[in-house]
Amino acid sequence: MILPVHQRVRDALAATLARLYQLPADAAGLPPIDYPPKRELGDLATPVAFELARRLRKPPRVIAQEIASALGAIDGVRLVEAAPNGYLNIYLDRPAFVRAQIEATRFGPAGAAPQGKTIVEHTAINPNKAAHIGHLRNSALGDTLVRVQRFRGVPVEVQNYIDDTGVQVADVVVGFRELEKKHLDAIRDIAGSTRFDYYCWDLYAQVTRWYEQDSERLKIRAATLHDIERGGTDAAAIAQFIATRIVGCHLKTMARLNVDYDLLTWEGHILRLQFWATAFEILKQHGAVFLQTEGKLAGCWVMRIEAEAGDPGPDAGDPASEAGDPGEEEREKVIVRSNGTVTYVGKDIAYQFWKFGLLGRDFFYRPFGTRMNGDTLWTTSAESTEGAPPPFGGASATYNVIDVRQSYLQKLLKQALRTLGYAGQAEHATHFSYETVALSPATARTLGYLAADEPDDKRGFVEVSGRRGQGVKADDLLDMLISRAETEVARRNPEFSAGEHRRIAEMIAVAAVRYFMIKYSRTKMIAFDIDEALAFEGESGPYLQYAVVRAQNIFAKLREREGLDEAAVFSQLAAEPTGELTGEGGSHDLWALVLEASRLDEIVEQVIRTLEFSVLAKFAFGLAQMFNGFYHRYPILSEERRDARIWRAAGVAYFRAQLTRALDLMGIAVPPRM
RNA sequence: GCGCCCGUAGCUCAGUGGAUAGAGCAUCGGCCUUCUAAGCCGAGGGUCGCAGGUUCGAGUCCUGCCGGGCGCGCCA
Repeated sequence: MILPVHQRVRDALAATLARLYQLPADAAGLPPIDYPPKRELGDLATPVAFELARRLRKPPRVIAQEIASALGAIDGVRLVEAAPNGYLNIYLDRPAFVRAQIEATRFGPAGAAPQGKTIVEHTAINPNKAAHIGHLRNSALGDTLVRVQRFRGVPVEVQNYIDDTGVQVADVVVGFRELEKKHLDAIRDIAGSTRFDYYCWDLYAQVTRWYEQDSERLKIRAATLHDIERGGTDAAAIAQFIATRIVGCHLKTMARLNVDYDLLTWEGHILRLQFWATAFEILKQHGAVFLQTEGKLAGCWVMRIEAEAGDPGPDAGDPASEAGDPGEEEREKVIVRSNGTVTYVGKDIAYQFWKFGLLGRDFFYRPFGTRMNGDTLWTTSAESTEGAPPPFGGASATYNVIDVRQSYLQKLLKQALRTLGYAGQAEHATHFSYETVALSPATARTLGYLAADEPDDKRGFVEVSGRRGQGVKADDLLDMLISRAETEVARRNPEFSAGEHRRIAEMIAVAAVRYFMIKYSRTKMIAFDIDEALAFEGESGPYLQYAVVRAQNIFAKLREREGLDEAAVFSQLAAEPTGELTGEGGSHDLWALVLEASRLDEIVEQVIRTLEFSVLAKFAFGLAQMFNGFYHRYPILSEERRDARIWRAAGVAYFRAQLTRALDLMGIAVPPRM
């Protein structure tokens, strides 16, 4: 979604270059339009003259001048100027630009032509304990990806994968049966009378210690896991109960953060519906897996691992077996163990095939609950379909949101697709990876995971272990944020009810958490610091909300005093002189605010291209900063010149709309006051 | 050993090969009778890990080092 005026500039440039230098008249080959560092230098810029300097054997400055004088008029452009250093600086027709943007905002984003469904899988927390801040990073990134895609008009199906048959659930089953000697009914009572996800959090840690005391006890875990996989056993019934209840807890936690899903996919159903058996047949037919008969892996079905780090492409020849390369040992990944059970990778391959509609089988479905918007949350089922589920699966692109430690396995998924001849699907199977969340030394010390007298780790972070019951629970963090925000809201707005204080505090807390999880690059490990996360000042979610609230307040007062709303302000623009916008008084700050706010769509494109949401966060923050500066310097209510008032109000209204949209993409709502 | 990631201000981080390397926090100094001070303005603070190379131009690309993290299971 490139702004029309950008496209016109690029087209005109391409045509001019063709005329002057016999270059191809294709705008696609031009460098992207960028923005000069200071508004006095122009509104847009292009370094195209630099690129041509060598080819044309002329200094960039000369080329820029030639282009500038040959360009001619461009609709929406006031002036194109060659800077002394060789940049081409472009000055826009500001009133025309504002008219176009107001029009575009009214109709919302144009939207890309939908090319097929995209499946985003995120959250996927083991259903055996409470969600913690590490999971929050996953959900915040995943949900933002969903929102950004939908903003562009791409149909998205959101799936939350539930590993209900894994060791983690088995461990809690062992905890209840062996440590607490409890049967299903007693467990049910506990679930009904406690924070069940917190209860299991502690029990899980106890079980870990119990195993450590006597490694023989690990056999009980193995037997339990086997019982769960087989189904129809007491252990399986308990596991089913635990997983279902914990998933309910997770959904509640995520709903607090404005995160929800279309479908829950259960690993147990993948097993019981023979998805794996089907996938296994396909893999065998294509020779993607074979039965190893020698060596350590004898009796296992294995997949050969491509040696190349990069993509050798489909059928790029013999993998990894260069003759006479002594250090190179061929690697094989076990897919089916010698005891006949399938590994995690195998199950994931089956699931991935299904996502692309390549498996030839489908789940049954039934309603699981109600979504935030009132729609049905669906779950897979192994028995029968209830109700009328929409078609699930069969996507043309998938995003698996999983941390960077899963890179190797995610690569294997793509390899499996390629080996089977689905190169296109492999290309559109994206591992959305991100670094993990650890604790800052200070926070680890506060929580007692690092002794007070222990020196800071030189690495600068402390890794925590859910297995040991260490970590910051998501709900605890939210509760801390809410209570802190509540105090502040009550102090500032004593006339509001306690309920209103609470509602506003909740919105602020969500903003703080979600912004915090988004603002770092994906490739950066977060050393979670409790004080930093609780901050409402500076580069934080609440700062962004506050900027919008201030803009809202201006209009609240305008409405109250003069009956003027945003639509009325926009409609009055045409009748007013444009000096405030064009900088006749010597100030270009209003224009700078409008131009910056207009960049949202372009930022969204960049975010999708790079999957780097910190870009969206930084953009929103920078825009809020710019507005706050404007707010201080340019009064609206007390401004006496009518044209200045109207133009400033219009700029603020446009800013408010754009930042509100940007915040919505991050799952952050704006309170009426704060 | 092999692969991926990180190294930019005291701390935490931005910085699609391009204009004087920027924010937040912290420190210091200003600004509430005005549309909410969750704010604004200003100051100090930089060998962009090191060394080569490519380029008109390198924090950004390439190579090699140094330091740190993660991954490479018949775990998930």
